[in-house]
Amino acid sequence: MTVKRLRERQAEATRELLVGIARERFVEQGYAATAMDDIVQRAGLAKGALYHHFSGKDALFKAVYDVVLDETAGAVMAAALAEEDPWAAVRAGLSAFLDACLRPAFRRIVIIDSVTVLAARAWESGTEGVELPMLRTVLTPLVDSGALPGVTLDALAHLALGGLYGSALYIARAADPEAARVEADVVLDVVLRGVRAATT
Amino acid sequence: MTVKRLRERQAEATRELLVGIARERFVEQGYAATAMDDIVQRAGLAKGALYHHFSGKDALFKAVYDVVLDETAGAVMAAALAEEDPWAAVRAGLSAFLDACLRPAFRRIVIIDSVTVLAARAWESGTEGVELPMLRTVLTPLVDSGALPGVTLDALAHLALGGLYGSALYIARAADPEAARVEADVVLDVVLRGVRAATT
DNA sequence: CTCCTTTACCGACCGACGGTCGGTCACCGA
DNA sequence: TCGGTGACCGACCGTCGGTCGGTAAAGGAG
Repeated sequence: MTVKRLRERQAEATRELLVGIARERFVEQGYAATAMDDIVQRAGLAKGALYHHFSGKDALFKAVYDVVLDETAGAVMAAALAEEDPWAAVRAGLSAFLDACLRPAFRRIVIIDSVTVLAARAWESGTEGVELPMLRTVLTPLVDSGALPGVTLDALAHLALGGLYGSALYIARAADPEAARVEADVVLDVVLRGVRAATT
Repeated sequence: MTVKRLRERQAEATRELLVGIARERFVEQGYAATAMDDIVQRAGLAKGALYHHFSGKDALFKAVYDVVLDETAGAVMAAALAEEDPWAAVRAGLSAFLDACLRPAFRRIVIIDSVTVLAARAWESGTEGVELPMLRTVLTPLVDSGALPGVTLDALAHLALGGLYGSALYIARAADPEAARVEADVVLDVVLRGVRAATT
């Protein structure tokens, strides 16, 4: 499998080139302001090539999104799974997520534009992203432990994800992201420890 | 001021007609899928009329957004201000907000499409919406009371607003919004009471 | 009443952009 | 060597947001 045909290697290289250029443009100008023609021209290719590899603009964005998200998802999950205590795991995961928000690419692609592009599609197709399942995984031990009586896992996951995005936006918008990161951490800590103290 | 010239009244009527038609289309098909030509045709007007009253598609959406938001903001603020205790005020305000999510127009315009249209513009211009200041107003007494040591008002407001949107999305996406509304309320209650208990 | 300014409104037109499609040619298995 | 396959080409299309010169009616001034 490591030995690939010429055509196959070339096609994969083209695909990765397109994803790379697209990522660069999406991060710099945002999704809406980036034209397919621009990407194609910078890549030195024709439009047909792009549409041969990707079914549309949103599919191209999805490819970029997957790459950017993967650069973070691993770190988040690892941080969460390294902890024994469910509460500590949640804390570690959320903290790792906030860390990711310091990276411009993550902010622009995952926090800002993904809700515009992917959420709109998910709204009709019913599918959902990667963050929600991830959060569910982390939160399940908490709910199962009975520490939160009457709480539905999904309802909690949605509120938590929303809160995370809110904090992420706060960091993203701040003049000094590093300082905002610390502030967000303090708030997160107060909320988490509060809920924990009241339920255990 | 109540006596208006003919032209003035007619122009205002046209404007309101356009906002009404636009609201109907935006709620039914969403922002992106609604064409300006469609709005204009249903209103029995020409495109020039629309662009005479609104500087662009986003400005038209903003007008619709303001109307829909006003139908709710009053109720939310009233519910919050009716309470003496800061915690009860927060609880009442958030509850009123979740109630609003049961209305289709509010869900589609304020929860779904506003982040696509208005947040994108706010991202560059630096301006912000109405929800954040509203939330700040409600949360200020809490922070000022010293119950939450080290917490920044803005960081807290962003996390809270995000959490609210998460819950709102949960309600909006649910097969049974009424039931989801109750679940979201339970989660909100657990979080609020938890934080309160741990800090007072 | 007349003239002139103002402005609500008209609608043909434009440019940009996402997407399509028939064609071409290099690669690769037989 | 030869036929098929598929990566890639690029001219073309439909749609849609936005523009602009024009028109006619309202309303103040004389």
